[in-house]
Amino acid sequence: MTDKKQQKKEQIMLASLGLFASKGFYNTTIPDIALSLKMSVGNMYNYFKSKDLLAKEIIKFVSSYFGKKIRAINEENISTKEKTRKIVEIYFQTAIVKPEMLDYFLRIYLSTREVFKDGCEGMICVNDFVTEIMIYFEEGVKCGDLRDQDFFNAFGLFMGYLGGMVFLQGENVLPKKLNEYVDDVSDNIYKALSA
Amino acid sequence: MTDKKQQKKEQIMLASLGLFASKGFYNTTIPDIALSLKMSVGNMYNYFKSKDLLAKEIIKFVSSYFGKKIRAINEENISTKEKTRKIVEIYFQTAIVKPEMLDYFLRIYLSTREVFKDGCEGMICVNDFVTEIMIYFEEGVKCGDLRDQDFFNAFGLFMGYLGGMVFLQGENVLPKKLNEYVDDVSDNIYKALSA
Amino acid sequence: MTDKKQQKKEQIMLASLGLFASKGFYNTTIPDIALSLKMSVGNMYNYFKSKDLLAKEIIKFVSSYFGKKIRAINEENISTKEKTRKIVEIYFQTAIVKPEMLDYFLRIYLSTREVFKDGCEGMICVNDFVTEIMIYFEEGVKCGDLRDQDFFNAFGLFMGYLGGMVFLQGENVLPKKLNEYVDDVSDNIYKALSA
Amino acid sequence: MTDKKQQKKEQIMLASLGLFASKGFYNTTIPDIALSLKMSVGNMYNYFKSKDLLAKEIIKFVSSYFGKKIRAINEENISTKEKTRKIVEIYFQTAIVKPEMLDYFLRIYLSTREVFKDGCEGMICVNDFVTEIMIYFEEGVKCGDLRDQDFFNAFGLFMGYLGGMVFLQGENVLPKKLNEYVDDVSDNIYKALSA
DNA sequence: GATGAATGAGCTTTCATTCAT
DNA sequence: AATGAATGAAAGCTCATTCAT
Repeated sequence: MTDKKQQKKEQIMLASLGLFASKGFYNTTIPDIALSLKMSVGNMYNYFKSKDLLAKEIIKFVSSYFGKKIRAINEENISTKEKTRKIVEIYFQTAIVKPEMLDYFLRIYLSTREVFKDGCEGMICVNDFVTEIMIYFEEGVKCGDLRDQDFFNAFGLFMGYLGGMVFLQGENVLPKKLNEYVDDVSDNIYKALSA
Repeated sequence: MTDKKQQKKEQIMLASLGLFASKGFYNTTIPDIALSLKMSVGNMYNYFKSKDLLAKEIIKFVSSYFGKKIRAINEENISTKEKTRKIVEIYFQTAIVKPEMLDYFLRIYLSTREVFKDGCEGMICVNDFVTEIMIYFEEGVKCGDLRDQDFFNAFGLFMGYLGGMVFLQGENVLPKKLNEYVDDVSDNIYKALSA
Repeated sequence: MTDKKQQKKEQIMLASLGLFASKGFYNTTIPDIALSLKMSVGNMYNYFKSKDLLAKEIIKFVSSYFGKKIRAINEENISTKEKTRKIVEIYFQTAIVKPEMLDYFLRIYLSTREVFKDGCEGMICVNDFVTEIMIYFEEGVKCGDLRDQDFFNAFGLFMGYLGGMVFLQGENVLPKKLNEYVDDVSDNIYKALSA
Repeated sequence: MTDKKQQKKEQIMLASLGLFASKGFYNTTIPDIALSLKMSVGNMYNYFKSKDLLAKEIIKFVSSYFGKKIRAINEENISTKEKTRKIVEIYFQTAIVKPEMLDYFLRIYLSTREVFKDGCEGMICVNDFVTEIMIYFEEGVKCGDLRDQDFFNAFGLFMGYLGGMVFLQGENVLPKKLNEYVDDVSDNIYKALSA
């Protein structure tokens, strides 16, 4: 594939990401996406063979985006406690400045099972992201900061909690701004996970 | 409304709940539901004026179901720690024996925003459930067991975590059975929330 | 048929007349009518075997209503010119105080051909009304006031004109109130028809 | 819009005009129209966003058709009396050779209020036609042939009368052929309107 | 690569009418 | 006579996808 084609694919993914996240997968039509990109419906299919495939490529893109952010944190020479805080920070930061990323993750990927069933089994489409959380966790355990427990238990706590907070923000029920919860949330997580 | 009609409404809700949860809101058609109940499509509309309204009544039903379960726990004369454990237990238990309840909550309600936007703003359709969690939390604070913090922070941790675990189970990535996590999960939650 | 039944039939016709006239034949449902009468849908069918039959009985009712009004004028001992004026007057008066009567005639009967095709051929459902206009015309001719021409030509002029004015009023394009046109309109008609 | 697309839109309008006029608006379905044109239902919607919009574009088309015919007469250098006769002639001629045009006007446009309410208020969708009749009338007044009266009064007489005659023909009650009425009808009109 | 007209299956919803009670 | 739940056919409209150009 040419560079140019790859570039256009990403343009399409970015536009679709925004539309899917804000209107939902089933309420976003291919013509909607094409229109927003000022390209023709038919041409869309030169880049993505189907709407489902497009959705799957987007979640990989989102996962990779978060994976990179967390890898950068993992590579810093700081305590696990500080890492925890930074992950929470980057998550909430994204919820504020790029809400479509988390909306896609939380509202499209996690719930439109029919679409991701074939091709994304066992979280392989969000592998980049999960892997980095796994590294964060295992290094925390190795250096004695975190208790050694079932990884997915820790993962469920960490990511479920963050997702829950972002969801509550989306429902407008949080009394404070999301970023003002960074300290409390990372404290709670660290309390639960630390050795 | 007659008792008989009310009973039929509940039959329809139960059948729809199962179908929505397993196939998704948009992939479940009114004919699907009617067929599963052996009733005519037209007659469905004598009970629910629209598919959206049906979905909204179902979430209230689910919320009320969980609300009752948790109220029973709240009314027991046990420590906050024990209550915490019991809530986790009932949640995971439901995920195992009535998975459609939690699937509906996690995959339909939490993510099909378009549908619940009008009429379920600010979590009012899940009020029964949220209220009981609030009671659990406030009583825990009052008796000195739990730290006094922003309720929604605690709620996000508790419910996000549980939702996360159920989601991971649904993805078949958990090495152990869900009910084997009850102790660890309630420990983690209690660690995070206790005074 | 009992008197009571006949009375109820008329109640139904009156209610339907109003609904058909204001919302149109196809936009008025049997449940709409039943609701407005606080009776059950099923019971409606004890009085009228079908919606079409109901519509046909109503036009006969309307025709008879106008027939009686015009007969009264025909029986008065006044000049043809005065009769002409009185017919225009009663027509416009009705358009103002019982608009549903004329709306039914002009918008339902004249245009919903499918419905009146079988059973109302050749204006037999509006016979009462047409007959009285015929009497008005023939007596006018006999006494030398009106020119002897094809009756339907005269009828088309008279009734087309009146219908046209009522329609224009319904479109809110008339600069004056409808009843202020009585003189001009009857003058125009008399000019055209007089010997 | 391309020329080709415009051409197809007109094909659709022509086919729909015929079907609406003969079967009525509500008894003509989009599948009916599509079938008559051998095109798919979905494709119809690439040309007209809704059935209502289609109906509105058709009435403008019909109005423009008549407008042009009458303009040609207005531009001729003949007496008002002759113009009157020619307008009657063209109207009856159309009723005979293109009955769908007048049926659409008289049976669909004039009576299906619900459909034309939004977007055709105050006769704006038949503006082309009304304007030419207005020109006919005002020039007739200016040159002293016609009496100066409320335009809509004259319009109601002229058009109501013609519509009435066409309606009577449609009911098969006229003893003579429609075109044999041209002289009598134009005489009657001229008698009523002349100075 | 690019266009957008065309397809056709499928959706939600409506409603005249029937019928068991 | 009266009720209203039940039927089922059909309507308007949508949309992922294809394909001739």
